[in-house]
Amino acid sequence: MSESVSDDRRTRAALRAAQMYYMQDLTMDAIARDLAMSRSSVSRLLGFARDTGLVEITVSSPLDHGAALERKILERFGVTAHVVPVPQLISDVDRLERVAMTAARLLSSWMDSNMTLGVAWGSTVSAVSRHVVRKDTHNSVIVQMNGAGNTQTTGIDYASEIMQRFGAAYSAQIQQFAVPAFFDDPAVKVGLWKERSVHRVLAVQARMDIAVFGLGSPFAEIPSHVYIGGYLDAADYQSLSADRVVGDVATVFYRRDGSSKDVSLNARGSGPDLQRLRRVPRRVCVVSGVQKLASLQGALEAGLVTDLILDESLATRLLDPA
Amino acid sequence: MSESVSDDRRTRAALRAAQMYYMQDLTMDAIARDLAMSRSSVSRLLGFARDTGLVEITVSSPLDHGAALERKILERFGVTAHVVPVPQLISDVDRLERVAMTAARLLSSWMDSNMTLGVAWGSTVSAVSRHVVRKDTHNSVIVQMNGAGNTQTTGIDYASEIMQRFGAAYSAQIQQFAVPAFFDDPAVKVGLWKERSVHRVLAVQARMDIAVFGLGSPFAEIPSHVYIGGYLDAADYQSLSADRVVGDVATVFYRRDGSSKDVSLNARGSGPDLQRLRRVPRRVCVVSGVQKLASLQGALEAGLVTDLILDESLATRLLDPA
DNA sequence: AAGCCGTTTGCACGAACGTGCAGAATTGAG
DNA sequence: CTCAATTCTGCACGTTCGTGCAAACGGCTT
Repeated sequence: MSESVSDDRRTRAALRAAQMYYMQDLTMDAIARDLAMSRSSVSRLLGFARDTGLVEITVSSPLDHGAALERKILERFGVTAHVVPVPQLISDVDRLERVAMTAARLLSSWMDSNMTLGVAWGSTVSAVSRHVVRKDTHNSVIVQMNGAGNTQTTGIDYASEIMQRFGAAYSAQIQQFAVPAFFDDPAVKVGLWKERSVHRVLAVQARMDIAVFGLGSPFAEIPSHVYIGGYLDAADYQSLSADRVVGDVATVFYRRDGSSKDVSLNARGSGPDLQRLRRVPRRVCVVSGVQKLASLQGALEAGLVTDLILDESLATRLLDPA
Repeated sequence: MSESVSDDRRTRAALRAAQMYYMQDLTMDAIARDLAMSRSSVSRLLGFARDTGLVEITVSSPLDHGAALERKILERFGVTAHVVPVPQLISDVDRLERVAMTAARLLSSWMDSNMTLGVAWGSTVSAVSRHVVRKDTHNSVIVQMNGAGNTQTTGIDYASEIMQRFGAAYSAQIQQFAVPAFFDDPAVKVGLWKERSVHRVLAVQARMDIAVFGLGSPFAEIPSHVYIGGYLDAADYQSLSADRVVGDVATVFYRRDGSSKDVSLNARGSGPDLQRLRRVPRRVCVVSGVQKLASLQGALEAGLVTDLILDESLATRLLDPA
């Protein structure tokens, strides 16, 4: 109670400060005098206002020429692209970080009350989760798309942390999926899938309005989280190679042509059937780095994506792979 | 042509800069390196992005529909209020300036393509016009609500300047109303009102989607523009006083109880009949300073307002006139 | 009352930012 | 092409802003 009261005071002050700063162009100094506090407190207050979503900053293209790249991608692949401007020379981590930051902001603009958001887990989505901007919604749900257990650790903490962040940002209920990422024995999966607890999660997944995921890229120079966390062994890799897999979405693998039929590992993975995934109205793919080109091409071919957030150089290569 | 091309380059650069600055939290320095220009140019570019509406900053209150004051005003008067926070001790000009700045931003958020915006003229609306933020719309029209001619000057330049600013900000067509503010002889008005040129303007006025106006306050300490520009003489003032007038909207006068019947000066004014004004879907009243309290009360009583933008101290007094 | 611990505040300092000014670049007319 | 008028650019300076740190505060327990 005292929490919520002082929280309310804080919010009121932040609102007032934000109005003065962003609508009246006053300096923090002037605002500080008005609110009878130090300028530094105002600075912090405005920071608070920004990341609680009290202040919303939108950058909108004057529609007619929403960057040439984005228009071309829409024409060629039928997905709405958001090309993140980055310098050509940039470290992989920085690029990912910047793409993730953009993705986080866009996601918050799409998310709303009464929605169910499905999240995959992995380095990309984790990065996104670190930058989500708060937005108050009611009655919304965050649901985990694939299991996170592996042979060494439960992996739950990692995936759970991601979910928590989304849940907190949207004040949403979170729905974990407490199963292994991959089963050793397909039969065990089949058995488990008959359980009521699993059914409940699958039912929530079926109601997803938005799904966010990165792309795995098993044979790229820098392997994704799935490939280093002890989830797969050498035999598994051979199997993927033999099946001509180029990537995965939430631990479901596909080939360059978008097909995923008879990829043996999929019988043991916990991710959503691609057919089911394609029924989600908005499917947001966040991807950065040219290493993921093949994986991205496969995902597009498979029709897994409706909204694509990617860095500039990858976008260029996608349009002209030369 | 070369203009629009270089304008396009500028816009592209601004868009890129804005994305980097507002969505990726980069410093202007970093952006300057990326765009190969000086940091100061980036600063200017971002300024450009902001006031061309490329970047939109919204401050919204998730607190059960805003500050207590605004909620109370809605309950009591049935209008949506936007209370502008200002210190108690502030000069009248500063207060007006800040209220106007807020009004300008809100107005731009409401204005859209294919809309007709009616503007009154006067110190308040003029202040608003100086702060309008650009927003690209198509096929919209700005129409002058009342004449601006007086006995000494045409007054056209003043009113026209205001219209120009709105027109430029929304790339809208502007429709002037080239008649005197007040006629000496009501019969001349009646005659002129039969003219086709006047009919055309009245027809546009009838299509207004939004009307913006300040409030006149003939008997307050600091008289409005109408009362100092040589529009009215001593006899007119006496007539207003005798009719118990407390204020005006676009040179149409009303009493404290909202009535305007038999106010003799109205037969000679060029403003829109209040009955007509009330048919405009969104009627935005911008007002600052406690001197205008009576005028505001009358306007509310008359049902002239749907959206009210006012300063904090006036709002307080409105709710508790003690 | 005393003592502890988590939070908030103001200060101080370095980083980031806006803007007047003067020179460079671009435009338009002759 | 030349030259003047206009716009754009980078520099330099003063202002404004973010954040680490230590002191002050507020809520709890003992």
